[in-house]
Amino acid sequence: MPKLGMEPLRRRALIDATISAIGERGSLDVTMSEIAGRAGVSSALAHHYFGAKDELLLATMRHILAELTADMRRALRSTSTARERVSAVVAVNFSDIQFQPETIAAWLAFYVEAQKSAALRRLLKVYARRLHSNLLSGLTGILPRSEADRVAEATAALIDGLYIRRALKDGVPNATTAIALIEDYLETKLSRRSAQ
Amino acid sequence: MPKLGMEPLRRRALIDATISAIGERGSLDVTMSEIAGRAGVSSALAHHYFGAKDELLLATMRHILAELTADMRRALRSTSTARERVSAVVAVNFSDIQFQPETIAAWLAFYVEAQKSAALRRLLKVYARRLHSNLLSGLTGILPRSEADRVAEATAALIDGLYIRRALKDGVPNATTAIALIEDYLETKLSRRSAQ
DNA sequence: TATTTTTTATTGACGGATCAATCAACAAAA
DNA sequence: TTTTGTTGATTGATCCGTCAATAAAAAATA
Repeated sequence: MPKLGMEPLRRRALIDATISAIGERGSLDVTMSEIAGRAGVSSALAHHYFGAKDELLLATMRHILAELTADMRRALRSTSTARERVSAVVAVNFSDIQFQPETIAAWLAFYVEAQKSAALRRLLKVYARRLHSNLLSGLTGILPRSEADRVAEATAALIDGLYIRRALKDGVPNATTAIALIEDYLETKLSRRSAQ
Repeated sequence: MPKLGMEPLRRRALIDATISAIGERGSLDVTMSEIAGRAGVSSALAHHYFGAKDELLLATMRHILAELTADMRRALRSTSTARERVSAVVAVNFSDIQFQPETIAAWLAFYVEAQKSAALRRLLKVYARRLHSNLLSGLTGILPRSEADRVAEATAALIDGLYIRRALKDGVPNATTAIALIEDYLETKLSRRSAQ
């Protein structure tokens, strides 16, 4: 009994199913049938709406990035100082929505896949550049350009590193600890400069 | 014309081939035929010596870890102060042998696979714990225990994060920059403490 | 020493399983 | 009657793992 206007609902359901499937298995090695089953439809329908599997995966990554970007914008809107902006960027990456096992596993899996897929690599590069510029926009208000650049690079690396460690359930366990670790780094970096 | 004593040579060749295959493809999605072909043998022989594919992958990871461990021991042997020990641990992770595209891609791929394979996860956990304790053994001579622990955690996360970024050919380009970034972090952390 | 037998090295071919992608067909709304 | 939604069945490709067969070295035996 086909109701009209199913397309956006199915697309969304399939993307959600993709994230949860990848999150559970911990890799992109999930079958179209598995994903479709989770979304409550046949694998043929998944192909109908997304074409090849690659495009479903790409759409999923796009969705994750879009959510992160939206969260970021929202968080940045309610800040006033440069220092606050830096903390906001860090905090968003470890918010309840982002720092979940499923999402992290998906991130990691996509990172690996990006070495194969040029399209995915381009997507991740856009994100990386945006993260960097977001961090920089806060840091340049406090540090000289060259040092701000290095601190932004280190912060981004710390975020990625803590994501990996989370995925392996080793080391840093929760988001609070992760944030504290990065804030500690930023504080020593920033307070030191302001004291000079 | 079968020469005797081939086993260790074939095993080594197959492991090397596995690393280069994974490194080139950027994921563990390499076929036994591909690996065997690179090693100059048939896929049947690879199965003959390693059994299932999982075990070849596991042996490969073990080999990479063993090399890293050996490098680490060698580097630590020629240090005398606690501070030098910390720098040595960092440097080894970015040495010419370790910080190569192939090895890094393999690392990343294994990280992801570890979410599926318990055996692989155990292996990586051993490495993570050893890295932590190596860092700690240097840091506890300079910082109070709790802070040393946090700095070790952050340093490990930085190493992982810089590895990821290297794999994506984004951000930090070379080993020297990566080391400088971590050393800069350590220096601010350590000099600040010693000044108090 | 000459021979048989065992061990080691190696592969081509194949079975069987998995899975992406297609397609014809059906059902209901417009 | 056209459009939209949906699926079961099927095809074709890929790939792991096995097995029987071959070849040569080493060991055992006559």
